[in-house]
Order: sequence, then structure tokens, then C-alpha cells
Amino acid sequence: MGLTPAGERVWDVAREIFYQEGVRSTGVAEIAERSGVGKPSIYRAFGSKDELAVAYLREKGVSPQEIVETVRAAYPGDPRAQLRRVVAEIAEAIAAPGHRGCPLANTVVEFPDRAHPVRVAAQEQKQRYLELFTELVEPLPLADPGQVAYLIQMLVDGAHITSQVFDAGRSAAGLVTAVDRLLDTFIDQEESDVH
Amino acid sequence: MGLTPAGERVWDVAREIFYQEGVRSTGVAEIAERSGVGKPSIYRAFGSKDELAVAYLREKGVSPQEIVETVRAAYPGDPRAQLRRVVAEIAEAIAAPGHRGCPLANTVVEFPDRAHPVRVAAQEQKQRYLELFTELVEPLPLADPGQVAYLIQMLVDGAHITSQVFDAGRSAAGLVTAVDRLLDTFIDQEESDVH
DNA sequence: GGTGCTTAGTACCGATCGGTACGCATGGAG
DNA sequence: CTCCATGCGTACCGATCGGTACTAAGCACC
Repeated sequence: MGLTPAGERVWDVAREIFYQEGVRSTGVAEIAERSGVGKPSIYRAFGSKDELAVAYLREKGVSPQEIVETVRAAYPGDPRAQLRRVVAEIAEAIAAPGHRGCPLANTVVEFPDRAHPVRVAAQEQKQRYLELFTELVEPLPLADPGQVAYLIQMLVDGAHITSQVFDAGRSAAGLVTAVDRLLDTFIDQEESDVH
Repeated sequence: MGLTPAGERVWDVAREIFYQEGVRSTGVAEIAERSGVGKPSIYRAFGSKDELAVAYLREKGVSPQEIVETVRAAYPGDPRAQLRRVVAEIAEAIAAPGHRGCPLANTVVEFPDRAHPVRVAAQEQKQRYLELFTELVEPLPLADPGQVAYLIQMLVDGAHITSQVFDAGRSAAGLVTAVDRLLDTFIDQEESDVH
């Protein structure tokens, strides 16, 4: 997307502020000030604060196909390692300094109105995360892959929340071990033994 | 606490609105209007919006001792059933209509500033939840009860988030089964077999 | 050297935010 | 009937919200 120099600065600053301070809490004037830009530049580049927020959320989303492809190439024929790799990277991000939970979940919470376009955009991107986990567990010998993917999504979201309230490192480590152990209990032993 | 009639109406309405619409999104004027009360009545009864929010959060918190005592009386000598009961009740609340996640976690997300008194109050109450789970798993034969309690907390928070984005019923059911299965993998078999 | 197009900031808009000064109404005590 | 205390709402405060009208600055083109 062709942005003007002022638009670029706004985009860089807005992504950072929206994540660190929240979408709702952040005023357009603050974005303008920290970008060294006038407010009209923001509206010329993005139309409205909501549209800027939607762009921010879309960038925070993932592409299931892309990630699955990458991880399949890294661990061919080993779906368990593929999933472990994705979960490990999420855990790493959670433990990293400056992390403030899942930007998508945070935005959903910040916008209680289910019809609000910003919330809708956040939910759309979150749906893609669930699709990612669904595709990752699909090759595993599971009776109900959808359920397992949903549980992984729950653990990821839970780690993101607890990392903001308690200890991020503990949340990250807990996420990895919980997914691993939970998966063990769901893997269908008979089929996996066939091999 | 001795509240005037107007204060009582404010309290009833504020609890509901704060939960459904969020603390930050809710204006004092809206609370006054929906309470059929003038704004000064709110400030006379609670001092400020922040203090009203803190009161709301304190009411949403739990008393670990109280709950543990109740559940120990209901399932004496069966710590597994005690924990299952508490988790089941949380799951029930999540699946109930009108639920909008964990009010404490939601408030933490709504207030990115770690020093904000409203966020601090929310975190304090969340700490009590973690204490509750810690006390509940303490009688179980676990190598690291603190870790298991933390994982349960993660699952609860995760269920609360996913219930707002995907399907509340699925989150509730997933919470129950995930805690159960996860606990199985952590229970020290040798000691539990001794009986 | 104008001319027109693009890019930018200053200064303002109405609406809403949390919070308050002030006055009215009620009711028991003397 | 008076007096004072209590409980309450109208109307307002300055600050900030998202958004915009207007204008100045830069620049290719003739």
C-alpha cells in the first residue's frame, strides 16, 4: 500500500502504541504527536481511527497456509514437531520483554460491542489462529482434531492473559508443557502404534 | 456499607454495566441515566468512577478460604472432586447466557497502565483466584502443585477469552475436560496408588 | 515566472469525558 | 413555625475525544 512519508511514520508508531497502550485508550492526537505528524495526515492515510485499527489488527493476524507450509518444510513428516515449533514460537513471544498479551484478544475485550468493526476485524484474525491450529493437528491420530485445536487455542489465550497478570515466563513455559501433555492424552495410541 | 437509596441503585446498575460494557467504555453519565439518578449521587456514594470500579472488582473477586471450606465440606477427603466442582461451576458460568468473560481479566486488559488503581485492584483479585487453585490442588499427590495451579488458571483464563470470540459452550466443556486430563498427567501415580 | 497538483500542519469543530458548584426538597427537633 | 441536616438533581466546568476546514509549502511542467 503506497503510503506517504508521513503515513509511514504514523503506521509505524500506531502499531506500537495500539499494542502497548490499547486501541481504545490511545487517542489520535497521541499518535500524531508521537509520529511528529499533524492529525490530518492520519486521516488522509487511513480514513479514520477505526480503519487504522483494523489495518493494525490485520497485520497482527497470521496466514495459516503460510505458517503450515513453512513448518511442514522444517519438520517434514513430523506433525508433532510442527505443532511444537509453532507453540514454542508463541511461547517465546509471550516471554519476550515488552509483550502485552494477544493484540487480537486484547482488542476483543476492549470493544464489548459485538458489531463494532474493530472488534469484528479482531475476531476474524483470531479465527485464522484457530484454523492454523486445526490444520496443524489434522495429521495427528486424533478422534476429534477440532476439539484438540480448540483446547490449544484456549491454552494460548490463557497464557497471554496470565502473562499480563502473573509471570510471563511461567505462562510461556506452562503453555509449552500443557500443550505437550494434553496432546499426549488425546493421541490415539492404536493408530500411532501402527506406523 | 451504608448506601443511600440512590447509591444502591447506582451500585446495582454499575455492576451490570461495568461487566457487560466494560469499565473504560462506560461513562459516568450512562450509569447515572440508567440508574435514574443524578451524577452527583454517584460521586457522593463512591467518590470517583475509579473507586466505583474498584468496588465492582472487589465484589467480583473470590474468597479462597470460603470456597475451599465449602467444597471440602461437600466432598470430604476427595480433593479431586473438590477441584472438579469448582472448575465445573466456572465452566457453568462461562456457558451461561450474558456471560462476557472474566471481569477481572477484562479489566486488566482494559487498563494497560500497570500502575492504574483500577488495574491494580483487578490483579489483586486475580491473585486470589490463583491462591484458590493452589489450595485446591495442594492435597493432591503432585510434584509441583504451584505449576499445576498455574496451568489451571491459564485454562480458566483461556476459556474466558475463547468464550468471547468463538463458542462459549465449547469453551466451558473444553475447560472441564482439559483440567481433568491435564491433572491425570501430573498426578504422581506411585503415591496415589498407595491409598 | 507563473500554474496546478500533491503533501503537509494550524486551528478549530461539536460531542463526550470525569467531576463539581449550587440550589431545591424533605423531615425530625426545638 | 422555624431551623438545620441530609439527600438529591440541574447545569455547568475544563479537558479530551474523533474528525475537518483551511492554508502554506514544495515541486514538476510549460
